[in-house]
Amino acid sequence: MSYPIEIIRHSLAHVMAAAIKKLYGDVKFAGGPAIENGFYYDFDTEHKFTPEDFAKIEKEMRDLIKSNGRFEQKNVSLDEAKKIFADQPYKMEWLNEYDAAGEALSIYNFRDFTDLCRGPHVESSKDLPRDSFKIRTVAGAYWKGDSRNKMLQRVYVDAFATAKELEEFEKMQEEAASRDNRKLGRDMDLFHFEPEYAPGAVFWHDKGYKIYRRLIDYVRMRQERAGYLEISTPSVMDKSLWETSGHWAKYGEHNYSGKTQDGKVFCVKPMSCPGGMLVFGQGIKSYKDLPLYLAEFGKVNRYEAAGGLSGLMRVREFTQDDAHIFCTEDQLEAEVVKVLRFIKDIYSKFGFDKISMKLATRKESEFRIGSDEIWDKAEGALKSALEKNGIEFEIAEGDAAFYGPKIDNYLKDSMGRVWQCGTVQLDMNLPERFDLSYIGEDGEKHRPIMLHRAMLGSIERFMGILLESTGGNLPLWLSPEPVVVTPISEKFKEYAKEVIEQLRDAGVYVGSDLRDEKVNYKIRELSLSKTPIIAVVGEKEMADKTVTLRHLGSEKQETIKLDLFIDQMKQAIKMPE
RNA sequence: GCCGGUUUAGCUCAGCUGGUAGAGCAUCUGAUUUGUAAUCAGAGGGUCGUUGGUUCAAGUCCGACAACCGGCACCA
Repeated sequence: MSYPIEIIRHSLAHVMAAAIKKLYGDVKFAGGPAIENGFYYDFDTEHKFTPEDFAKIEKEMRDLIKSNGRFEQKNVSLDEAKKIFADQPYKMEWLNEYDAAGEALSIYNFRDFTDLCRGPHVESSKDLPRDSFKIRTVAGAYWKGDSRNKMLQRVYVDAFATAKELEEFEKMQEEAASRDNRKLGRDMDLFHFEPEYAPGAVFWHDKGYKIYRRLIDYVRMRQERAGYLEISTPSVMDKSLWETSGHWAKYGEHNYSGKTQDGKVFCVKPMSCPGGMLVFGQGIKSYKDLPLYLAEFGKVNRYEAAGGLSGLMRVREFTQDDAHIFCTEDQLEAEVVKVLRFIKDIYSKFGFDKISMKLATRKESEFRIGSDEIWDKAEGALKSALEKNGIEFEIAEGDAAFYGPKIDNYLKDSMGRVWQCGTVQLDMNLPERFDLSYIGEDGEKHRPIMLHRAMLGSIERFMGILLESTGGNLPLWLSPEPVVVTPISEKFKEYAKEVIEQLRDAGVYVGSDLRDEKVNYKIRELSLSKTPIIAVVGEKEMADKTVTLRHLGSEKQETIKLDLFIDQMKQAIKMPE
């Protein structure tokens, strides 16, 4: 009988636990769910699992599967369960929790392994595949995901219904790895890192920086058209500012700070908001000034934990396309609707049509600013704004910031990892701390409502995602070198230079490859470095004032008049509206 | 930060149980003057991540630190 893949994966997790129990004896079992592409199981044992163990474990699993062991479910009382799991501290913790929550306790036996588990499982291991799973890696993971707890060993396994699917998955992983932002950064000569001097900070090369600037230029153009005002605030400010904002207390160890010769402590800004607050605070604001949009492409520095850094995706220094929207309570919902629509539209220009949003709501247990009434209203406003935009979203309960609820937008990298990019956050904290006010219709002072908003989020991260999603095959308007001109031979160098000059005069970024190499060789190299259009010129072209084009990913050739080509390029590199 | 792995030429990687470094591509030089994914020949290039130690001798063994990769935690 055939089962859904989740049940197969979950059952295989039990098989692996049974295999590990058999092979390594004294093991404390934590838990092992099915996940995308497979499953994992967390173990606590003296034995340190290494890649050398994998084949052995896999073999034991196959033997167990072959033995046609049954998965037998039984409901047990709390006392029975406590007896069964007396030497399994993690299971004990679970069963006490389940019991406290009023849930029935269910156990599953498979061979010598008994697990506290709701199931469901396959009936017998004969229903499980023997050749379509593979242990991928072992990694540390904290018990219950809390870093104050003990770190367990998590064994990750890729598992599918058939060997063919596993093979396809592995092939896809390999293909995805070839689109890694770090690899593309090197192959396309976009950027590099200096681990010794600046771990987690990007050295942008000319081509990478062109893309970077284009991203900013595009957002800037769109923002200005939408009535945003762009400001710029200092990178280094006195520690007292961060005490006022509350960031020193909450994120002190993640700030870069240093003492000046006269003994003052300054911080490199980890975010742009406090600067924005100070700008809003200048002069007297009227309700007629609201909503007020203050945007800033702020370069921020955060001393992120070393283990969390990852290429362009997670860096210590990055630029946010930040903006702060000051409005009245009545305007709040409409402003959120507007921002979400804005983000949705911007993303569509990069080919991200399906955007994944999470509404992060308050955590009841934790300290937070603002009354329940305000939170109700704030969460309600964000939720209804999402609904009014027809955006699908999940609710991430308890994920709100202490100062307010937020909507986070996630994009996936080539390996399927999820990264937060755009965000809309309601902040009830900073206007208060900076004592911001505007004069209302009634002539009285009122506290403005403030929204933080980033669309791309971190330019670095967004570019990483963009590179991986396109495999480096960027749309022409973002390409640092949409066209490279190369002559057939030495004899046509002069004409090639002429073509380059004309393109450059027309405002088209253009590269040249004037090396005395065979065309085949240059085509290969330019293709590997993701040149969108290669313009080859030889005798014919020089005589006819034409260029012969080859587009990335296609073998077709097309010869067109140089004038026409220049016009076409001028159009093609225009930013989307 | 935590767990595991890795770190050898610009890049990708080889160097078995210790005897003082190798390949391909790239670079440079020369020849070739090329019509759409690698022309041929020659040459140069490495404090083997850093730092302690063991040893007559360390890329190789042991320790510390760092960075990178994969997870976990964190992510204003």
